[in-house]
Amino acid sequence: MTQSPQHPHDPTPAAPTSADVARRAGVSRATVSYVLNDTAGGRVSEQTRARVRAAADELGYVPHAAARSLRAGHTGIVLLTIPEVVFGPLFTTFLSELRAGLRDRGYTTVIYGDSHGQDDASARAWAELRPTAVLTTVDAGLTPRGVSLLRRSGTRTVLTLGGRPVAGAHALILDQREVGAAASAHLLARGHRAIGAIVPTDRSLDGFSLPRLAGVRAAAASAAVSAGGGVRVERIDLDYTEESAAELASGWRESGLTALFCYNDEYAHLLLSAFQDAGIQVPGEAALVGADDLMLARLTRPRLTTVHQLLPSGDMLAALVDRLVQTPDAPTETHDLATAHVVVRDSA
Amino acid sequence: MTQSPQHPHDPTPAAPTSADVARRAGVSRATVSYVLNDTAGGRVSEQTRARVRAAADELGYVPHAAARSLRAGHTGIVLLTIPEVVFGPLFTTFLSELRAGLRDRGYTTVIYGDSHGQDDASARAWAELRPTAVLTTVDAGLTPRGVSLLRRSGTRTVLTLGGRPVAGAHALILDQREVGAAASAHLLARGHRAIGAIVPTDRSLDGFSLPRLAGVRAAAASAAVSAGGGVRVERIDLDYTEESAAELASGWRESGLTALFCYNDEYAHLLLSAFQDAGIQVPGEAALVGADDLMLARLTRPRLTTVHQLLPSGDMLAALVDRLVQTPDAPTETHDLATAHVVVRDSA
DNA sequence: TTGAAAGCGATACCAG
DNA sequence: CTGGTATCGCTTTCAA
Repeated sequence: MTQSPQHPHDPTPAAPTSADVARRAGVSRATVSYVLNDTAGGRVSEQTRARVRAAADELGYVPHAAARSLRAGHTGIVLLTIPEVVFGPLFTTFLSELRAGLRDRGYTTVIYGDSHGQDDASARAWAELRPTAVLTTVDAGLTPRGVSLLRRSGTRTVLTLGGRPVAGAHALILDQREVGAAASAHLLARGHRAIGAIVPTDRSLDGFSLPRLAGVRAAAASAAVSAGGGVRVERIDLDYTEESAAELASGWRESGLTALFCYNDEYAHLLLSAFQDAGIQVPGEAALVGADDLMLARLTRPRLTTVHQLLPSGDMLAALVDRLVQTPDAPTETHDLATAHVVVRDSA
Repeated sequence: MTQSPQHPHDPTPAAPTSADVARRAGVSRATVSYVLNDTAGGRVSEQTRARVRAAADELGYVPHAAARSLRAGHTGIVLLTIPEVVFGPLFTTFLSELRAGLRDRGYTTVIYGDSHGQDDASARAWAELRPTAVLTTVDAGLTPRGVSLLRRSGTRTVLTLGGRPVAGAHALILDQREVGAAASAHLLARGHRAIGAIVPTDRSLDGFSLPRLAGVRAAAASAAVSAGGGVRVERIDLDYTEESAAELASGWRESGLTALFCYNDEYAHLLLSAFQDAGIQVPGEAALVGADDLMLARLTRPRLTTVHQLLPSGDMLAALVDRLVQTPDAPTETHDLATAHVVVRDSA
């Protein structure tokens, strides 16, 4: 499995070091360091500085980040864990912004897949990099022990985005249940009393899909109480294939359902096509609600009613990480980012 | 811009080091190293080994990757550069696979945004990490000087994917012109003689869109020769918004065009919707060809005719990187991956 | 104004 | 079987 890459007896043609630069410029390594880092105001004569810079240039000298951070005691690495598979356009954009924001603040982003086992093996692997901050996105595997392992190994701050909060780590809550709940509430308000809820069979989506399902159920349950019962929610597991969508459509009229929460806009599109092929009216016979408010939702006919959830801007998050790094021992913060609302269009 | 993150006087509560473990276990650091790395066969007694492991466990000891690679002379880092913005589902999936493949081979993937300026500043920044390999995707900014800078600083192999080949670097060519050419050839074969070619106004897509346009033109030109002239290709710049799509649709009948290469499936979807809203028959009055063969292309009605281009599997590419790292001085390889073909469906 | 030297953490040689 | 010790490349204090 995880092995070190073996190099067949390392004959790398030694990269130039600051010592080489020093030799070439006829100064000491200390001076090289001063010059190249603009440290210590006017301590070095302009002549010497020029000589050093020239030497560095000619040799193609580039400082060695690992050596530097070993000396400095911190790496400036922000370790970002992301799910192995998921990745919608929404998340992808967010990631790009975040990377840019962190880069502008002088951090190096390292992306890791999220935890595998439930032991703290991945936390250990992360800790080896001595990241300045760890930011997990939608990760189920991080434990309080993992957090404390990281903290003890020098990580200034651990921040979870979208998962369950973990003791010792700051948390940005992005409650997916609200997405399902909003959709459900909308459908209930329109009079639907038998609602299907799509759950992708792709298990890597569980982190999103199950909470969304739970939200649908919760909203239905509370409505059932106030409305005197009679609300049915049915979980429907679905492959992301035309075949399974067609199958669902063909059994629709017998199912007794009148509405469907489709997990997200892409699944909603899949189902919309299947329903239209089967001659089932949308929204007349089947009301469809998507989620994520992608461009896609505006391009289908009928346009998709969908649930919009505000993601924090990547830059804002980068700023937050930076702030938390500066105050590593502040009490853990928990921000609730959930603000799902329904965008009503034509499909429900 | 890029500054080092300042930590307000570093009082990090010292992470445990191998010396701490040694002290606690009553052995030397050397022994700790042997035990924890399973080095040196049966050189250490089972008792000692147990004591060392216990000590490491109790302290929550995690080795320091930077220190290790400083000593070892190589980092096992594969530096992956990706465009700041682009990111389709295709590319995203490919990236996940690649990361997984590299991880399984013992490498650490670090993702960087691609080069900004045309100087070699980004190459320098990359070199600071002393990556074992550098893999650029669709990057215009890498120069031969940048490559040699990397090589001199110890990078075993530099590989470009999808951009222009760069002297000194291996190249995986993914010629986007073939995509446009395939689409164009299909339309010409169907008798179209006036073809529009969409170019997104999003400049971050230029790396894809301009070559695709060039491909459309090239195929049209060579057809014009053999057919005795009379083929027109019109470049059409388009925002990814409903408004600009509607505008294009409303002027369609006056344009004299009969077919449209839409850049990719998402743009094709956008245009399909706009044409349908405007009452223009697809493919009757407007033949539409997408690209990338996304699931999306199968979900529209009519289904989208599209161009499929095989991406290398992420795992195959990981294997290639691994092989090239083992033989850093092999002559540069250039693999041509282009194999675009049209998937004929209903829109053209 | 510059240089010498200590030390960050881990590893691997060579003694013992 | 185990322990010194030199070393990787860089920064920074202290002396000169």
